[in-house]
Amino acid sequence: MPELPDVETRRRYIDATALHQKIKSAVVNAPRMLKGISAKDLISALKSHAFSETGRHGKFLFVRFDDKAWLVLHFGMSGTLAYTKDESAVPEGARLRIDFANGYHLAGIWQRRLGRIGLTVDPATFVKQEGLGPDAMTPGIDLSTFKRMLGGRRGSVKPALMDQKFIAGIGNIYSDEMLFQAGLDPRHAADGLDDDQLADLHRAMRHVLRIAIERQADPGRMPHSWLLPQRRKGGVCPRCGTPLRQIKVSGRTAHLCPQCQR
DNA sequence: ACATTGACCTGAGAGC
DNA sequence: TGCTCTCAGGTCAATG
Repeated sequence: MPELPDVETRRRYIDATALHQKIKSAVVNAPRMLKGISAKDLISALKSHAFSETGRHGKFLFVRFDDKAWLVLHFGMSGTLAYTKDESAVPEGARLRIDFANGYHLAGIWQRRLGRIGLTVDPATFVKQEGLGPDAMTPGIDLSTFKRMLGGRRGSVKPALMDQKFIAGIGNIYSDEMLFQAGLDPRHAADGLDDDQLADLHRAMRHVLRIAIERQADPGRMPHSWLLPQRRKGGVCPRCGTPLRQIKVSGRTAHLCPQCQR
């Protein structure tokens, strides 16, 4: 579930595992996932360095290994990481494997190959190049900024939240959760929200991300009062018990309570 | 500028 | 059981 909370959890995972370990070698087994660099160049760039620092912007994870060199990872729909002691424990589907001098391995696992591996000189440069909006967790997106940003947008509120060039980090699942907690229909016009609705949505955005990160983005650990655990066939609104509805909003499946979300 | 669709990949689950 | 179909948390390009 690689939205912002998932990627943040992976970032902390690297901090707790592979950070400061000397890189001995690496293997890349997904040429199509590489952007702007060959496997050969990536491997020789990493070799004999160590990860010194991690960063994140939206759904992108950055791992520094040199003065002006950061590894960039995007997890697509199902990508994840695993730090293992034995090479035999590296899961099937590892497209990137970094071998450390301590004998451990960090695997980037993209079963479906939907994701991205690259390099950048620093995260800020990358964010600018990609045209990403501010990270959804930055304190800079205060209520008045949020209002101003949404006010200028055509279209529905859900796709606006999910637009990475608008705000970076929110995907299909958590946008549904935010809209549920704010009591808003995902099809509501983005620029037609009143002040109360904007304040509710802003609060829900921050709250959902904060709690989801606290719970390590584990779907099994989300509060029962949330939509997320009910986001399945036969799910009901945790507030009023009404069966949830499933609709398409700008091509994506949205789950909502027809009673609580207007 | 927006929505829609299909493509990219693979696995899981539903339905027959 | 095994086959086929549809769909899935993300992005991107093409089309209307």
